[in-house]
Amino acid sequence: MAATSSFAKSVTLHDVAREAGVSLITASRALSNPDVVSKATIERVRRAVEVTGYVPNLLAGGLKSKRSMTVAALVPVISVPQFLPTVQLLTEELDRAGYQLILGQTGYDRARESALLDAMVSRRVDGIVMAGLMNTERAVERLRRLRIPVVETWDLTDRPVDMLVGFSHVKVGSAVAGFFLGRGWRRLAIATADDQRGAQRREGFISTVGRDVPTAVVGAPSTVRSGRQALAELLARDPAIEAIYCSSDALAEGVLIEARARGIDVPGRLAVCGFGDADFAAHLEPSLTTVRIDGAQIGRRAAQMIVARCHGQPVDERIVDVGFGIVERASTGG
Amino acid sequence: MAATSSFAKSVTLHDVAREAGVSLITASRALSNPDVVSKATIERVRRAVEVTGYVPNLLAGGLKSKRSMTVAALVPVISVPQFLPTVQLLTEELDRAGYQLILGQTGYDRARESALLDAMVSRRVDGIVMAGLMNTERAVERLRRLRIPVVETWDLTDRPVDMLVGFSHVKVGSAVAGFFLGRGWRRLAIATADDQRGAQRREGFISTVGRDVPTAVVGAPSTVRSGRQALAELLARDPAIEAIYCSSDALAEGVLIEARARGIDVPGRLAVCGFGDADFAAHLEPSLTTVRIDGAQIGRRAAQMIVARCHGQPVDERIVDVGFGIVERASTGG
DNA sequence: CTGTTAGCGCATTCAC
DNA sequence: GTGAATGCGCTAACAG
Repeated sequence: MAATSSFAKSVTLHDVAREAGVSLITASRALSNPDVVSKATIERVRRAVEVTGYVPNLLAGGLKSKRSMTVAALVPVISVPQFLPTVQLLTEELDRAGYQLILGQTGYDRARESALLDAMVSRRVDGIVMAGLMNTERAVERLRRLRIPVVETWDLTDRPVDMLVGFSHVKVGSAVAGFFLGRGWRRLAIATADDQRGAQRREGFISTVGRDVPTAVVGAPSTVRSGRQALAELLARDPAIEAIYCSSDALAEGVLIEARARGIDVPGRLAVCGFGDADFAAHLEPSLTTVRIDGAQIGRRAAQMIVARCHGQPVDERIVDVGFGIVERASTGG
Repeated sequence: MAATSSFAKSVTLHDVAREAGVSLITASRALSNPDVVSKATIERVRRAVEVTGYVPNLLAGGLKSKRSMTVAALVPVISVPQFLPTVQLLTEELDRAGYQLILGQTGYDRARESALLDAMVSRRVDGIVMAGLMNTERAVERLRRLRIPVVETWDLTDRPVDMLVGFSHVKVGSAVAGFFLGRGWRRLAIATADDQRGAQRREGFISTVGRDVPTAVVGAPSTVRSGRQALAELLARDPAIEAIYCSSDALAEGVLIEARARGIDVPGRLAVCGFGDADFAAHLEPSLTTVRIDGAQIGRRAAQMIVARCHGQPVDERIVDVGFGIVERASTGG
């Protein structure tokens, strides 16, 4: 009775409808909007799908409905650990709503960011989530005109392209400086990667300290290796440094390791603070004081905002500041 | 003269063609196949694109041409550091060929893997790259029938679904066991995550040792924290353990930290070997002996195989074994 | 609850 | 080199 397709000619909804003895549109509704179809019909269509081995074509549906059910996520490179929980939750949360995530890597490069955004628009993504703020003015214009929902993340500004879930890096820098000063440390230093957000944290740090501080700048993304080098560099500049703020936990771990290798006691002689609260931070020796950001929360909120917009719901809170916290551990003494 | 569209009605190739005073198809060719169109026409079309703010619709093109210019990548969860270089290079290499990557997370769950594969097929991805082997027989059948290029990675088998770039985890386990035995260590132990590939390495390890060894099993993905616990557990079982093989570098770092906390000298009293050669491995104290896999290479090759297939080129080497190497460092003494 | 009529925006035939 | 017709597979409208 049923002809299991064995040929390349792919099975379409048309075939399903014929097999089920209903019209094309009824088959369509049975699958995507079952509430308006009778139980019996749904069952017959379901069976016809089984028999024919039908796989819906979302491209075709999207062409008509103008919804691709995809969302773009742009990160500098996927291997930056900071953004991982965000990407993870973003993907999970979107998946629950039937959306798939298209990943783009800008490589810290504006031209690539712009080109990627073009590619994503060409794919008619229903939304875009950026790690960081959007850098390309030209792209911003286009996205605004096309009314594509955009969520910028991991940063803060008064004038986001559209929506935003993040926090102030300047305030993070200020908070860490305040924390150090509160402990009575005066000879402060910074080890930071050469990216935009690290620079902002440095700014906040310095403005709270009230003067410039010795700074070791390493290439992004920062690593344990660059942390070791950074400490060496800072000590060469001022052997009496009392506290170092690092722009990532990996960098901070490098500083801890180099300190031990040099016989410098942490926190006895040197205090160290990281950024990110990586899973290993609590388990280093000494355990690492660091700045905690809820990256998973950022991903979840961003997904929810995009999905809400796609469902035509207004997003009341367009700018969400998730804040941050300083997690005090052994590396800043007690 | 030119009407810059300011309304929601999106600009189509039709509008571009009118603006340029050519037919629809000529405009299409000018953009996607310029070799067949005169220089002058190309220029006029190019200008019309500017004026109208046209953005091509890949969904529409894909519907007709049956090529979506997307490739799916399925990982357990994106935050598993091992797969990061693979995903990074995969994304980069695909992007160079005009393909975008759609990310899926199986969450170590077969049902989700199967559902995700369905979703990807619905999106008419032109290829699929799996981290690990495919677990779902049902999905395999379907993919074979649809002739979608599939590359399984980070593992090895005689009968891949389609193509494969990976290495033998059993051999890795064997090699590490052989390495330990060669140093004269006899009281061996394993700390491993409870995933499939870790289990295979354990198998290889044990078969080379010739008898079972104390094993601490931790949840996947493994962490520094679980490494500390694992060492505690293993020492409780046998305080005289001489060498431990860990299923990840994070786990190994946890072991190193716990060892130091307990005053156990590494490598003096205990040797430790990790897996993955994470960037921090070389910079720990003591530096970590580990198994190095070229994850970037895996991603690059996988992308090339998929793209070749999409271009209709035959892939001669369907199974690529990228091998592995043991990187000897201080944690296994000298 | 179900069906008919029209396209979505583009690329693949064919003609010229 | 360029153009006219046709349809990819599906869903939004409207009718019944």
